[in-house]
Amino acid sequence: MSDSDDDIALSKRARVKDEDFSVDVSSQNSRGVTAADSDDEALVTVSRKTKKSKAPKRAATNGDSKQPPKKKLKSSSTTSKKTAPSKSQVKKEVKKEGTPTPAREGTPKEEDGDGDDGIYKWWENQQDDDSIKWETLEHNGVIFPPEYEPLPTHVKMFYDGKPVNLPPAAEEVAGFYAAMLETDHAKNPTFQKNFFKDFLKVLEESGGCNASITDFDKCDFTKMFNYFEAKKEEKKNMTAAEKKKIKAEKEKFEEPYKTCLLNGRKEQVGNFRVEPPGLFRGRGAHPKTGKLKRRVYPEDIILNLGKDAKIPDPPPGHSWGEVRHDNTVSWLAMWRENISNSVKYVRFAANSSLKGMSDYKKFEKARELKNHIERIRKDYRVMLKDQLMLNRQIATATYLIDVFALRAGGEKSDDEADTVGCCSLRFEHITLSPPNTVIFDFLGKDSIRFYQEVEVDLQVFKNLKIFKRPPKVPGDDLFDRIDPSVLNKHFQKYMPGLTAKVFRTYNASKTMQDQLDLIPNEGTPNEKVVKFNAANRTVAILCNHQRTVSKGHETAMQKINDKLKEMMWQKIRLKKMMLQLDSKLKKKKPKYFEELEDLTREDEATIHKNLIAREHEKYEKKFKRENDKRAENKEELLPKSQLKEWNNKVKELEKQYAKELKSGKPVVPDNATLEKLEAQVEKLEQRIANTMLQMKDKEDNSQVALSTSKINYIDPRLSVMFCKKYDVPIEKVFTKTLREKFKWAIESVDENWRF
DNA sequence: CCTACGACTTAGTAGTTGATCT
DNA sequence: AGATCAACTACTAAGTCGTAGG
Repeated sequence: MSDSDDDIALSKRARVKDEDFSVDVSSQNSRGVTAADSDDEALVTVSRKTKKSKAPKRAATNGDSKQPPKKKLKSSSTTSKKTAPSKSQVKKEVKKEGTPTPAREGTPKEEDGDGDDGIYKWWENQQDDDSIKWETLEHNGVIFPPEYEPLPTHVKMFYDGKPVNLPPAAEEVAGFYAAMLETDHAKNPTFQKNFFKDFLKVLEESGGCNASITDFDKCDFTKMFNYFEAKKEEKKNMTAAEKKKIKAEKEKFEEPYKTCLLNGRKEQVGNFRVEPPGLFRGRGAHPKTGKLKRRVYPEDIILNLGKDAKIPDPPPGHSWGEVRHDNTVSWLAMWRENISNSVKYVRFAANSSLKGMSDYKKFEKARELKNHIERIRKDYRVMLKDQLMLNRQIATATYLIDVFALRAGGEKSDDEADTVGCCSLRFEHITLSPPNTVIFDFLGKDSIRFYQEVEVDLQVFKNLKIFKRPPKVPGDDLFDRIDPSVLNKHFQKYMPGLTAKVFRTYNASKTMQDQLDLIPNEGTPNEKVVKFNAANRTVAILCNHQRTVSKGHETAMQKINDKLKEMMWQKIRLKKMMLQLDSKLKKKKPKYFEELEDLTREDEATIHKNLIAREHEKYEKKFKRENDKRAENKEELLPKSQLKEWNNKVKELEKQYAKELKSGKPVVPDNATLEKLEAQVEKLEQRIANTMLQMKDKEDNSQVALSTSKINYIDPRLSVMFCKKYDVPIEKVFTKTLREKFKWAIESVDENWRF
């Protein structure tokens, strides 16, 4: 049963349909299906993947969080952890706090590339070497989260029905959990277990409390939860002026941290706030989810800035862990987090020149692949039949990466969620269905499910079958001879800098270009944007970018559906009127009147009911509104009889509908003519078509996230080109932040640019 | 060589804000 | 004017990939 609990994140997600999956691999079926070559059996199998000594692998099924008992070949590596600060001697010079710092450097040292407006247009003069990231760098350090403030004494955690006096440190941790009480995380057993363990540890370290706490189930956090909720409410109910004031103060305080000076030029900093402590929200079935993410202090922080830059003052009573001057990296500060002992960086914002340059390079690299992709595809098709197992695996993996946009799939350790990419696919992740259908079903990055039933090249199918051959069993690697580095080394031969991820970028942008090419230049800008988004969606589907369906989605859909039905009813009603004006019409245009029977009597009755209810409501509101206004103006109120009068009108209508339901003959208005009715039908049809489109769009989008591909995969110059070519304001496709991030693209291409 | 890990990109979601509806 | 919802931003987790260092 705990398994199903771990599935929470998954169950919210409906599966993505793969029917409209469209990939551009023009070559996919171009070379006719080749006959089975008989030497599959004779495959040369040298040099097994070295990591082969692996444990029997994790349990096979998706979403199963159970890990096999830990066994590691790398158990010896534990030693390396504490000794970290002693590598890379060259780069680091520890600057003792208080060291007198010379005057600052490099202010507006005018360089070429600065536009007239003083904005640095780096894209107008590119340099190739990016091993040196900056000449001078000044910044003001980072913002720390506020210290913990104990709760009021009446707000307590309860244990076994009794209030507990927790030391502040433990109370803080309990509070982290309490605040999340209603989330899925809090219901996840792994999360609870990890949280509770860390909570008890902190409790013990901070001196314990008046109760002996041993049982998670006896902890009651509701009082704390309610308190937090009330606080939230309070905050929400502040007056606009109060909110504004608080915001302004925050703004002012953060001001110095928001920007830095890079080579004397002002640039935005991205995440200048140090991550606050909390409970680790690992995604999917992460073994460490719920663990306490500890507070970060200045002593944990390593600053990186120019030699001559002023070292920002650490918070009073504290000192920086270290100060470095490494201009081969682009981070401003870093610290080590305690969950996986990995590093967190404070970096430049997405709109910075450094980020922009590397973004630009990324897309140029992907474009360069255009010149090689044909040969690569030709080669891997041949290599699919290579005698060497190693080469077959390389070719097959390349195929999967190219055609289905899989990620490389590096090896993961046992204390992370069990997710895979191409090279780490296992036996149980694909099902083969002859003659050439493959069903992929696995959890990829972020534990997002990748489910697709697809037809593949026959030789690929055969190879996959070989890769699954006994003695392999569930848990075994499909690609046991290769890993991402083998693949990437292979790719280098075709093009310097070519790696697995470049294929994703290339195919995404190529797909976008192709989709945009299909859009006719007609209609309103809004209509064109809809088409643009559809193209964007194709890319998102290719990359399997998903999102959880929003809470209100179902009801919102229902609403639109109701509206749609009502319009249908109206249309049918109009047609019925037409028949009353000219009964011979039905014979003349049978097709036109075919749909008269589409609505059932029950449907019609509900529509009537809803309509009537809405009318009543409308008048009630009108009455109230009108009287409120009059009361305010000290005017005479509308009499109750007025409301009654209105309601009587509605009742009339109701009667009329009832009659109509019986007879099937709506009352034809006096001034109606065939032409007028026909025109009205036409209009309705237009509206219905529109709404249907809207509905489809909404439904299609409910599970697909467009933003990820727009931000990371689609060359922004494509979007700019589209806007210029089709006369669509750029604001319609890029938000303000994206416009800033992609300024280089916006200012550098015209309507003829191609990916 | 191989592996661990540092540095960077890519990813979905929580929280906030602004627009729209009622 | 308040509620509701969609859009956008902020946040931080989770990938990829190259390379330092054994």
